Amino acid sequence: MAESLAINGIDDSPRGRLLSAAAHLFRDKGFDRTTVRDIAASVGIQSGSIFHHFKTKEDILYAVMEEVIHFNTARLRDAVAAESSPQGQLRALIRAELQSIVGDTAEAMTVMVTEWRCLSEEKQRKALELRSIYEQLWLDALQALHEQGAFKTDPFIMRRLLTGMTGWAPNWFDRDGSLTLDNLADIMLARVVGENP
Amino acid sequence: MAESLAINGIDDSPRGRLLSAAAHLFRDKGFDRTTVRDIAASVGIQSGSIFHHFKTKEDILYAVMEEVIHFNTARLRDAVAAESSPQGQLRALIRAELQSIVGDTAEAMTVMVTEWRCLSEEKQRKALELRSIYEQLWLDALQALHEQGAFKTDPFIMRRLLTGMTGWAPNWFDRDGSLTLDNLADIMLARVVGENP
DNA sequence: CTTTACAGACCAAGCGCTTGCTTGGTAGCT
DNA sequence: AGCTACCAAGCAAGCGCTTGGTCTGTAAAG
Repeated sequence: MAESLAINGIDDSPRGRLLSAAAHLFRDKGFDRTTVRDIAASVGIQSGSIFHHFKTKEDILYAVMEEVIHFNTARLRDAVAAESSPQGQLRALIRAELQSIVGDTAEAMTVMVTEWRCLSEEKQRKALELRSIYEQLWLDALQALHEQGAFKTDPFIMRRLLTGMTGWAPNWFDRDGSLTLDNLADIMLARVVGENP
Repeated sequence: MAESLAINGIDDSPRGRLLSAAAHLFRDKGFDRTTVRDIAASVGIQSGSIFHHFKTKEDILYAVMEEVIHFNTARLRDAVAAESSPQGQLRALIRAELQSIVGDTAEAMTVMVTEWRCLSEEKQRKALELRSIYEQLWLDALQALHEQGAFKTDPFIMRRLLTGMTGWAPNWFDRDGSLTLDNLADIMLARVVGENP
């Protein structure tokens, strides 16, 4: 019954606590190496009791991803809405994504990146559909910047490069180090618009 | 007994064929979802016979990584040696890493990135030690460019950003598409030195 | 105000299957 | 004779999930 912090955007119902615990374990050990007995133990119930809340183990993984996509799409939308210039919007997007991925929803976001293929093809399609709104927000901002002439590379490719940069961050970024999240966001922004911090 | 192409740098001894097949399966399904029976079947032997060549399943994974690290470290060294300017060296490094990661050792490289945590801590340490030469080649080139004033960001951070960009490429880059590998390398190079293709 | 009904949350036990790996032996090449 | 490469059979452990039942809180029925 190890305590595990709740993830932003997930409530603390029995189901929600199960999701937070599962996300934590999935990140640390991977989906396949995490047993339903592990998850159950970390919230202090019997393994069989899990199936009162979820039909299958895979459903738990999908639910984690669904929650985190919804929460972070909303965050991304707010980030864009608060800025008027395309460059300001892009900076806000990078900040928001970094916040998601190394901050308050880190476990669930990392799980989404690394355990994607553990979903059945059908669930992958469903999750991809949810993701599409999220990705469109990026593409809109990048397209606008591109049309301004801020960079010449194809916006789709640029998004891929950014995805790689932010997605790798959990493997090295230290939240307690001297490099702040906003510093890093500005460094990444400069990779797009060509300024040079 | 599905045919699977050999990976560059791995010979075609029984052991080598096992390694290539394993790398292929590990990439497609992940280490945990690949059974020793899968690997055996793909080279046409019985599952038990695998353990004549490797002590454990984990040893197969480690051997895949070991081979690919050695092969690609040599390739990186050659790439650097063939160029004199720091910027030329960095371009060569990016090309070589992309070649590794989406080209002739793609399976094994992808496996190294995505299945890293399936290694025991001891084997992780050993593999990390092998990697250190590889990483030093990057840092030397980036350091030289940094001292030339080609970019202001900390070289260590810049390497992390590049690792993310190249490491994500297998998830979207299409070897048969109109964007060539060299095009992509130049685009990534521009993220560092601030030119703008 | 009590009784009955019922649903949500959980337990104790365990089933059936898959897994990594072992064992004892054989065929062929040198 | 001995080594490399393999087979056939199967074991022990661990896995996801099922089953039948208990407890507790809520709320309508008498």
